[in-house]
Amino acid sequence: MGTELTSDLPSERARHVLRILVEHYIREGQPVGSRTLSLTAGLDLSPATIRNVMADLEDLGFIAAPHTSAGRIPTAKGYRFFVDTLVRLQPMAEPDVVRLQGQLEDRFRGDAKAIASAASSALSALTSLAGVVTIPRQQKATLRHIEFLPLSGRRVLAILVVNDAEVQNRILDMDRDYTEEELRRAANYLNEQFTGRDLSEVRTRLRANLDGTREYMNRLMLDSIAGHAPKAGTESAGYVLSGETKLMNFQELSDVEKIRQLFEAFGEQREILTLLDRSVAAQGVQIFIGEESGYRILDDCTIVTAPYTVGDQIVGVLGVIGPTRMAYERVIPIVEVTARLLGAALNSDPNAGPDFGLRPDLNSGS
Amino acid sequence: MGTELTSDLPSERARHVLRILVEHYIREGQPVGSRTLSLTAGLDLSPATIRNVMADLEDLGFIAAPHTSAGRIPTAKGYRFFVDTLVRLQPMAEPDVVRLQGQLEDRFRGDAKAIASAASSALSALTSLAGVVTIPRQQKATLRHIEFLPLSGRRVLAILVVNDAEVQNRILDMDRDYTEEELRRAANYLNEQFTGRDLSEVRTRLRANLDGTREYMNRLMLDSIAGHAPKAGTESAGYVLSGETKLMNFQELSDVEKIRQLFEAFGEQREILTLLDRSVAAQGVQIFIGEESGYRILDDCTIVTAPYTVGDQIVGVLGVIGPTRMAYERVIPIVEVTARLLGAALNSDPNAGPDFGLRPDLNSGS
DNA sequence: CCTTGACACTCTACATGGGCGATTGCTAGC
DNA sequence: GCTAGCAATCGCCCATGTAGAGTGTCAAGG
Repeated sequence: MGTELTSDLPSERARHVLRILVEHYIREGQPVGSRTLSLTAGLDLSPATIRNVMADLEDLGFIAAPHTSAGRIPTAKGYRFFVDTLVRLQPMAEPDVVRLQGQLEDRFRGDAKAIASAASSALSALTSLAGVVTIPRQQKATLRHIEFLPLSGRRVLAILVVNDAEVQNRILDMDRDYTEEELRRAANYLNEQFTGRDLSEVRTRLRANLDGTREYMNRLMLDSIAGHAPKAGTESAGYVLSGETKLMNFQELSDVEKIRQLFEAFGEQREILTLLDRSVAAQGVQIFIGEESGYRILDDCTIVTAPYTVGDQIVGVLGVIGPTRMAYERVIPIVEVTARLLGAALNSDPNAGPDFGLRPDLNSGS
Repeated sequence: MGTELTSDLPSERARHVLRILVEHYIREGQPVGSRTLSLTAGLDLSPATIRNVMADLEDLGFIAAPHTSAGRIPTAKGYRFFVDTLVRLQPMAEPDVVRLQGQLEDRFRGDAKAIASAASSALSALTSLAGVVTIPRQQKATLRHIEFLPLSGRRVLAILVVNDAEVQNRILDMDRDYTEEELRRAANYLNEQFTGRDLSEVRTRLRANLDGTREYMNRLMLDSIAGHAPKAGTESAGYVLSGETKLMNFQELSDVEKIRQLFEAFGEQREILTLLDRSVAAQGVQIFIGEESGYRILDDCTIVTAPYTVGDQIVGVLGVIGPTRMAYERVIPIVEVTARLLGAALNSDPNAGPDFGLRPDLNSGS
């Protein structure tokens, strides 16, 4: 074994053994020994030879032994190499794809959260892992109607109807009091000028007018449609999680204390959310294995994510959380397809999504 | 031991022993033996005598031995007797009460769900158990402004502003198309006639008019303010749960499978909700111990609930879920006081008039 | 130079069995 | 009616033994 040992990469044969080992471990959940590999690898090698190969793989850090005489299990590095170069992806079964598509479109009439929930549940059901979907931020919002109401203390209530039937409202703190008449004029102006226009367009046009005579009104109107900027949606809530109890079925996570910490992390949301945000950057499926996430709590977990798009805009991220020992060859395609289908479902009808910033309310839709 | 055995109720001395035993078990979590009781009961009885008393208590079904020579632990019936007649409630510490009050009032500016969340978190923090609060249903809603927008396909979007700054909207499926003009007239009528009135009043008045000429309009207007009836709030969401991970800290529940089932029940919501609903009927604190809940999953759990009121209307239920072995003497007052304070916080509105009511979840999402 | 069979070694999991301690039930005696 | 004492019971702990699985290594063979 002189030749390979000098390299950082395992030999062809070692790669094959590693793949079989990882696959076997994912399937059985037990450390894999040389005898087993010798029998199942299809290489016609004796256990002793396999042991040599395994020793090499261990030196390279791809596998490790929990203790003497217990076979080997993949390390995070091993899983990483596996998903990067060894895994043989299993396309989703066609019926599953169709069903998934149906589920996402069925729910489509609901608000964004309902759709995200549906996707999350579907992910969880398909993978038997925890599904997680960030609530989509919509980038297209067409102004339908706007209304202002004066409140006490220099505050104004703005009510926007966008995308046909979606109502948003926000309370504006103003510099001075406005009369009902003033507010009505402002609303009329906006409704006349901008009904049917995209909010971003409204925003730019208003901003262009800012120097003109109607300055103070512009301020009011600008404020009323602000908060639709991309930043919103991150502050509160953020994602939908489902099927987290499924994680308890894995022995690796059957330690009560571990589960507790994991669930607490889910409740905290912070870590998970920044992790999901990280994968907005990348195109396509991204995978965080064990320590790679950088969060101690997730050391035994892998997160598989994919952003989903409307048009060519990324509007959210979805994925699953499970033990490092998950069925990558099935999970990766599922996450990939779900992201694509969710994007497609959101795309097919502009009526549905909510806008960012403001969340769907209790009475509509749901 | 002749006299007491004939009765269903334990003797005075036996009650005392039972109380000490339950208290001790709650504190230590270990089966309590006769020797321990002899030392701590303050009765100056020898272990042997205590044993006789314990035998009586066991015959009556108040305590049981997990196995020979392991001391006794309370049965559900034992706990029941304890909380009904033996427990010495410990009033909440004054600083805790003040802090709790502050927390509930701080959050008041938020929507109903935020308040419920605050109460739930507080309950969880104070008791180290899982806190649960049903989302208050609003019983008072003053109409501020209403607006109708025609949608495609005989649908109408109704936007209501109630209680000063709270926006609600619903989509109405109508029998025929309405013109913008018609809708404007309807809205004007409602705004003129009913601004400042309570929605329930609006409803009754409209209903009274139903036979008149404006019948079809009445139908539209009635529909628009429907859904504010007491039924709302039960369908979706329903309650806020926090601190459920705390339950994992109890040995009784440290079995992963049990915890999993429990968490799944939390997710399902059905059982918990009907259980909470059951306690709406009763005044004051209600306690479901172990099997009493009727749900197998909660066999090892106790639920302590109390309805909370605004005015004299019960608007929701709150409580805690924990192992049967919980510190009843502390938990009961906490639940009681929290219910009272939550009601008080909801009742006194710093923002507007005395009858301001609540704001359901609109702007702040989940 | 690689592969293989053989062998010794290590470690875990499981079962066995004895001793210890806690607690009970019973009975005789106060 | 209470108490002391005693035998019996049972769970828990620990030490020991055993079986099984897997490893590392080495020397022989292709």
